[in-house]
Amino acid sequence: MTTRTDAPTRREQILKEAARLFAERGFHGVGVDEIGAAVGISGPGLYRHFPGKDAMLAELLVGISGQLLTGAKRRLAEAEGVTSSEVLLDSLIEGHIDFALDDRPLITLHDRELDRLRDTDRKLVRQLQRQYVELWVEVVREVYPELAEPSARSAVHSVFGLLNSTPHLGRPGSLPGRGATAELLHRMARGALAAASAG
Amino acid sequence: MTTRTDAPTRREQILKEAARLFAERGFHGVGVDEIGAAVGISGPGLYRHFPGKDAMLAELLVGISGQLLTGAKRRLAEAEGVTSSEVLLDSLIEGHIDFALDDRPLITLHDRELDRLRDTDRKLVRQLQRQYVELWVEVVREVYPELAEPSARSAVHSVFGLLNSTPHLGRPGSLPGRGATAELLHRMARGALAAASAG
DNA sequence: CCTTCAGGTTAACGACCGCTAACCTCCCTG
DNA sequence: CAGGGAGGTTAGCGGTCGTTAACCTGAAGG
Repeated sequence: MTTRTDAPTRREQILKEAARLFAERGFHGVGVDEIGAAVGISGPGLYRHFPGKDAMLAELLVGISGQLLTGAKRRLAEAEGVTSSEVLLDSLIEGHIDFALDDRPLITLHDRELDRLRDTDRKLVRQLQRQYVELWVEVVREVYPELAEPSARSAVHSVFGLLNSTPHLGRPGSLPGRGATAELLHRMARGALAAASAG
Repeated sequence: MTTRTDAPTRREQILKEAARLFAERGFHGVGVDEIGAAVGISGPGLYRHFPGKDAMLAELLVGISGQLLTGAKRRLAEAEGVTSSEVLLDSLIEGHIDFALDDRPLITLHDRELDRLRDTDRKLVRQLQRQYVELWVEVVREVYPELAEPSARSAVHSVFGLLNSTPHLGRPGSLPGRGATAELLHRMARGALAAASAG
């Protein structure tokens, strides 16, 4: 994990605020003037950094999917041969929870605004998502070999639903603390998968 | 359960198609002309049945929340004293799964377009949702008394996330069949709650 | 010192969208 | 058989939104 110390670029500011606004009011519910105002410039000024509003959403969604997949692949590679499938599954769950807790607006966008993308971008995001799911399915089936593949895939999607529920958990502060929440989600995910395999 | 045999009214047709379109492309992404076309009339014709586009969304969301809460209250009343909390919890889960499997577009809208409502409608929906959650929390805490209330509430929200994942499970047909899917979701929900309580 | 360019600004255009107005046409009923 | 309401139609208004055009400015570089 490389920690950044330099200031965020204007592009990054824009993406961050756009993600927040899109998550709050939906892609079509946010105007470019609003996004500009959120970073201290006015609407058309955004076009110095992005070719259009669509491109911001596309970059956000492709970034999310890619980041999730990359992280999962890294965990898979690190575990290769040195740890059990059980530990690898825990690592995948942990990675997804970190993302769901730290980037709630992005998690919200991820399964909400996909259909607003142009065909080419949407296909790319779908492909990244599919690879991420398949990676999970393989690991889950190693831990629970008696789970048939279609059931495993459904179970994985459902676990994503469970983990991605963080935006509904109330603002950070009403929660029992980040660590406790992460632990709770982790236990529930494992419990759900175990129960899925006990068919 | 009273089964309807009479034809749906025009109002009901409109609501059904509007729900589907809103779920597919978002509230702001659908025009009134499109909704009208989906039921064979043209845009402004809708205003004979609804005062505006907002009213359709409001009626849908209030209807969903009310239906979920009413069903849960009925199950609670039927179980009063005659069955264990365990059986009641299973009944709640079953009711929610039926809804998630039979009315996918509505489930999608339910946690996606709430913020597009007028203040008064949004408050009403939030109140209904809160009552539904609290009802679940009470039953869950009867089954798992060692679960503290904040954790129980988080767990319930997460289970909703799990059960509401049905729209991501692929079109009906790629699934192992409705019964098997319902059973899988049920097992996973119970497993997740059991694991939550084992802290 | 002049040029260039990145990164802004405001004005405005064209398209779209929710909604209203005005009108039409059955069908039911007294 | 009048007539009135239910449920449509098309035309069009007013506002909003994404985008472009034209212009400005401050800092870097030869």
